[in-house]
Amino acid sequence: MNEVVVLTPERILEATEEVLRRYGLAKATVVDVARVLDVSHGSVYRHFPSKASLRQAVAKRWLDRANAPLQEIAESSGPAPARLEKWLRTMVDIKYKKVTEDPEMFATYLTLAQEACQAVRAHKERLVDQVAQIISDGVKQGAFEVADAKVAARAVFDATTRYHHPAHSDDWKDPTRPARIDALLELLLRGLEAPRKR
Amino acid sequence: MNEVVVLTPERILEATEEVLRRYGLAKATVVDVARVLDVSHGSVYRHFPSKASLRQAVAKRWLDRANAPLQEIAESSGPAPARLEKWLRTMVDIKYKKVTEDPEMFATYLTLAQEACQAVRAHKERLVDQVAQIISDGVKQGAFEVADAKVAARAVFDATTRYHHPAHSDDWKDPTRPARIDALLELLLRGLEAPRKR
DNA sequence: TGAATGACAGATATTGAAATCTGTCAGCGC
DNA sequence: GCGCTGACAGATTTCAATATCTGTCATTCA
Repeated sequence: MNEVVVLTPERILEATEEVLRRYGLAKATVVDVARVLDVSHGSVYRHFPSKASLRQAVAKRWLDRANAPLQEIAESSGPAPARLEKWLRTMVDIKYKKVTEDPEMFATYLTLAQEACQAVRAHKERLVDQVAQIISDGVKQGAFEVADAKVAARAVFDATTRYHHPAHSDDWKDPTRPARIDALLELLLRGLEAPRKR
Repeated sequence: MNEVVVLTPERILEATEEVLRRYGLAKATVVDVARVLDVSHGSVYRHFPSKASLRQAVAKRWLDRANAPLQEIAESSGPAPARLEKWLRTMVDIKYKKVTEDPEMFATYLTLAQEACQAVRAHKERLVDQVAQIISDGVKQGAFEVADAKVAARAVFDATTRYHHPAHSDDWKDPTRPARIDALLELLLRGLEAPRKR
């Protein structure tokens, strides 16, 4: 019954996150991670070829976790305009919660993500594909009229940069933020809409 | 005929820019500025109360210079949609030229501007007012239909953040950039447009 | 008299020696 | 054999002494 606790990449990632939380990004060392796991730091290098790859893996996990709820909305059914709005608001909320609940860890993960720019590109690509899916549904439903769903999706994603890109995390304090988001979403949805009769 | 060259704020700003160009932001000192002007550094402090205020003045000058051509477009006449598109493209181009022609000086001015965040706020406010002016004209012309020109202007400004905010200067290499700007502008103009008959 | 100077105190930046960390690997023990 | 250890070289970081800079002001000079 008393299983031998084996060293797995999963356990190492967990220990790394603890070390990051405890010491912060700058002072977190592989030696610290090994100490938490009660092994020598050489053992960690048996599972990750370098400190950089360890950090990348942490970043990737973080991005994947952020992706899940959005994926779900994109795959659900219903009127596309409402779904798109919900998707965008959810994305904005996810970032909002992350940055307000634990600003230090957010900053940490953020830097890790910037280092793993390849993973970030893939993450963004996935997000744009989700938006493209919703817009494409909207075209089929007759609610949207766009030449190319993927192009439109990227435009929508770009247009909301200010409210989901981490570079603008200091805007969270702005009291007019909710009203501005409302105005922006309305503008975008109107731009996607099929022309209406007066 | 041989005028005595007096020390003016203007001359000090010019000398400061030269020093910034020569040594870079981190190593530029007030002593260096004084040396360029061939005076003691104490004299510089007669015109600017601190190094910080000197740097602020440089940042302000930079922002004012960037503002001029946009102001002109905002004040011109003609169909609002074309004018808005021109204004937005000009703003994007200004940043593009600045960053490609002299990336080091751009980075320098950028940091100075971040320090002078009050001046940046004022600058942005001016820009949004210019967009609001154009949109307001568009409403009068019957081309646009929006509840509040200022609110819509802020939404347009926010939506184009990715293409004018310095935090996204590394996107300038992206080969799909022009196409994405086109798509975004089309989306925004469609969103502002008064509903058309089919 | 009013602009400029230059010596000065406290703050900030630089530097190089010492400490710590990363990544490797021969060898140990299960 | 397989996973782990711990000593090691080279790279990086830390820290304290040293140098430079910022901002002030009594003094000079025109």
